[in-house]
Amino acid sequence: MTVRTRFAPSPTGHVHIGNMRAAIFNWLFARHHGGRFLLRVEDTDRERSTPEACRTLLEAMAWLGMEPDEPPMYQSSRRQAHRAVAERLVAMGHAHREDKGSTGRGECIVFSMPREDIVFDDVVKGRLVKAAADLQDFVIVRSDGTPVFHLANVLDDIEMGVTHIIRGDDHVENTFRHIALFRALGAQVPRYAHLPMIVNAQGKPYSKRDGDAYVGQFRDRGILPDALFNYLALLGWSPGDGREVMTREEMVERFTLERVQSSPAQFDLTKLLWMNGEHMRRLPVEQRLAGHMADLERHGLRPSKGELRRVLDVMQDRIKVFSDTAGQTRYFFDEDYPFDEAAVRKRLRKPGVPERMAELGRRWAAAPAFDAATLERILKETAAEDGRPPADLIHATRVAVSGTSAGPGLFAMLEVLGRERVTARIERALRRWVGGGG
RNA sequence: GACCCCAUCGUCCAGCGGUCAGGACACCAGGUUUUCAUCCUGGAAACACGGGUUCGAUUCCCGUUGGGGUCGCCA
Repeated sequence: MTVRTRFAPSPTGHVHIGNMRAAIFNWLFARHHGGRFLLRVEDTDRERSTPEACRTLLEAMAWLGMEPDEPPMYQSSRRQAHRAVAERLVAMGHAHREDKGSTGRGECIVFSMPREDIVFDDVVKGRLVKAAADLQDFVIVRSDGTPVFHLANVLDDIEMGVTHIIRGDDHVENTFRHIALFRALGAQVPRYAHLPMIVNAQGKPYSKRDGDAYVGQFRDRGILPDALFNYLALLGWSPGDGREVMTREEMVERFTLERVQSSPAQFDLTKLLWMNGEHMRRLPVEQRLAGHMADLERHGLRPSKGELRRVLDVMQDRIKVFSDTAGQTRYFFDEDYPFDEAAVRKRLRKPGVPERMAELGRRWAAAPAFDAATLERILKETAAEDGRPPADLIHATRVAVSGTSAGPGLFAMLEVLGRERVTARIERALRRWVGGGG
């Protein structure tokens, strides 16, 4: 029997990380067993299931690299089939028509639960039992003729040949009903694995109001799909060998449902960011360049590839997410960069510094070569002349040419900036922040 | 309320009767970087509680407490 898993979300316009993780586990499990990963769009709620919402869903999955192995099934297209089976259930005596609760809305079709305990072995939660006394009949077709979730869900799983149902544990109660349905239909009951939920930073279940819980928001923030995938996979699962940063292949190879946690996991943005940094530094250069470039372009900066490459070279791994690129490197590409006033006060206006700074600027302007080693030598000589610590001039220069007190190694940075810009910036900064030029 | 699920450092995981309870993120200290980030070293930090079972419980059982889920002609 080849494994067939499915991800069956109802498209609501935004894809929640809890759902995405369910998709990830389904994908991982199918891949690990050489099976197939399927998608079923449960779009029977016409109000929310707009074409727009479906597109968002498909995009999110493509972004995370989880294309289904077969064309997606759209549940809305299966109405007739669902209804036909409901009729069959009535004919077989497993269901009956009734004006449930005497609502006056007309007759709906109600499935009759068996009068015996229902037991199943959940791959992550273990043996789950529901006593016959706690089982209740439920509606499978509404009085307006539309099939209800439980019926549609089970029938489509049969149709798709799903062998393993991996979903959120908010479905465990439904499972008893679904099992009864599978049996009434004479179908093979699939294996179930119920995933614990993901809770927010407050330890509470995510609600619609929780901000950063949608896949699109992570993408917009510059998080790498591989990092989000990796992080989410580790929420409730671990390979057991201590590995954390992994490629898809490594995860596929190690994934087992048996190692899935049965307790809820709290989402930790800080660790995701760390994970992102880890994946970023493992990225092929070309992809890294493209990611940084995209952020620069978003901010109206268009350096050449060569320029960007030189800048990234001195920046090293200081940039943790692509979306931070422009903010941290603007001064390399634009004369209009912001100044950190606290840094100006502390470094540039330090007594005695502006005068030496001006002198240093003149010496650099006339330096025989504008490379890091030469610049450093000149700075040290200039500092030594009046017994000042080199650090004073180093810090002051950094603030003058970059506007900030944090950044890459000063001399390498100056070399990238070049003689003209460095000279002009030092003069300009002194004029603007110290006044007079002296 | 009924039924069900869950419980190891702040967080995510490891542990599947005998461990100095391990790792990662975060945090703190020191070193490297004359800045910041990286990197290196060190540190603080947990078995919710009470009963059993056992020679021995973080681990098995029961209860308590605390979280959570489900109780729709939503999905």
